[in-house]
Amino acid sequence: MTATGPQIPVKPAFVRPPKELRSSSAHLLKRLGWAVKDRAIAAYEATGLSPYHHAVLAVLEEAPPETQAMIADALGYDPSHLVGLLDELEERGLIERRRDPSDRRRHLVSLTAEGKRALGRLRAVAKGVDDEFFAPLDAEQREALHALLLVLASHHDPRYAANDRSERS
Amino acid sequence: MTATGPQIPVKPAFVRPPKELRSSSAHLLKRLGWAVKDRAIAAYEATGLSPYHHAVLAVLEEAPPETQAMIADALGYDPSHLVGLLDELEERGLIERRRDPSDRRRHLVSLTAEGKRALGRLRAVAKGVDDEFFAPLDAEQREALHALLLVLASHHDPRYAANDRSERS
DNA sequence: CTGGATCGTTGGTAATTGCCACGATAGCCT
DNA sequence: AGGCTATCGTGGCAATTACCAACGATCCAG
Repeated sequence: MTATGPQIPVKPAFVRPPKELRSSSAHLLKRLGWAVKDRAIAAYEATGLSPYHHAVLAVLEEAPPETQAMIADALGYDPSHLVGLLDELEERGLIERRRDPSDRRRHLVSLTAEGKRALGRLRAVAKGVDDEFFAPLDAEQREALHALLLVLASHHDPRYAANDRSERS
Repeated sequence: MTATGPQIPVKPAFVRPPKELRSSSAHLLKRLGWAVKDRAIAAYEATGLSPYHHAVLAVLEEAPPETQAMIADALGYDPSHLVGLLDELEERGLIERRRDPSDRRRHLVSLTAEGKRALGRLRAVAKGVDDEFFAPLDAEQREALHALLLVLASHHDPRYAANDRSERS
């Protein structure tokens, strides 16, 4: 440890982010959000899909076959963004797009059997990212963090509010 | 409140994000990071500066006059990104760039008196964003959240580690 | 003094994101 | 029945951002 001299930092080669930023929760949130997104993208890369694809598949599994606009709304994506995602998912045979017979403007999107399997694989990837990213926290801390984040998310976007009890992983 | 019917959701017009995402801390972190960044940018807009400028000024106040490479390193910015930021700050008279007499390749960047005043204003803006964004949490919860985020940030980037005790706002 | 490395700067490229317009279709109003 | 307006999916454009390569000026080693 280079024998910590009295108060000779040897040289200000520390190049640390300023204390002002380190003490700002907003800044930490920004940085961590970016970092976790980065990690996730890297982890998903091997599957040929992205977290966006995962989100779409998750919506489709949970909800009955929905229109594209509803999917986009649920995820906060731009409808035009969805088009590309659905194209890629359809190419890989993970979803199916067919016209709504009762409203021929709409597309009813549904999960295929292959899509369900892919969703399982993506879940495993997501879990891996979570486990790795939150490794420095123990189970209790993770739960505390999740609860706090959920409060903030609900405040910002009420759709994140848990309406029925016991809705944690 | 439309007289909450027994269990007739009237229609699945809920369009909520899937439970799978709501229960993922990684996803919440991503979303909140994006949201707080958005809010911050909007709040800073009135000052004519951005959070990037704020970060640069904060570095300059805390550290002795540094070179541009060190600033970029401390903040994790690309050096080429810094050029534009410093140009704008210099135009507004908030910083000064002068050649290092001992190494004429380098620029020594320093805060002007006007820059210190601007930093004060930016701090107020940042505090406003923090207060608003974390409003649903009480003081104790905010501190708990900050501690957890700091653990994660330190794990991900050791430069965020607090080396001396009691380094919270 | 000469060759290689460093610093700030410039420029280009690619990826991401949000926004707006278009064709097709449906629903309403008269 | 006809026409007006709204909605849905789609495509394209613009702005932001990060990343990389190259360049002139300058320093340092031999």
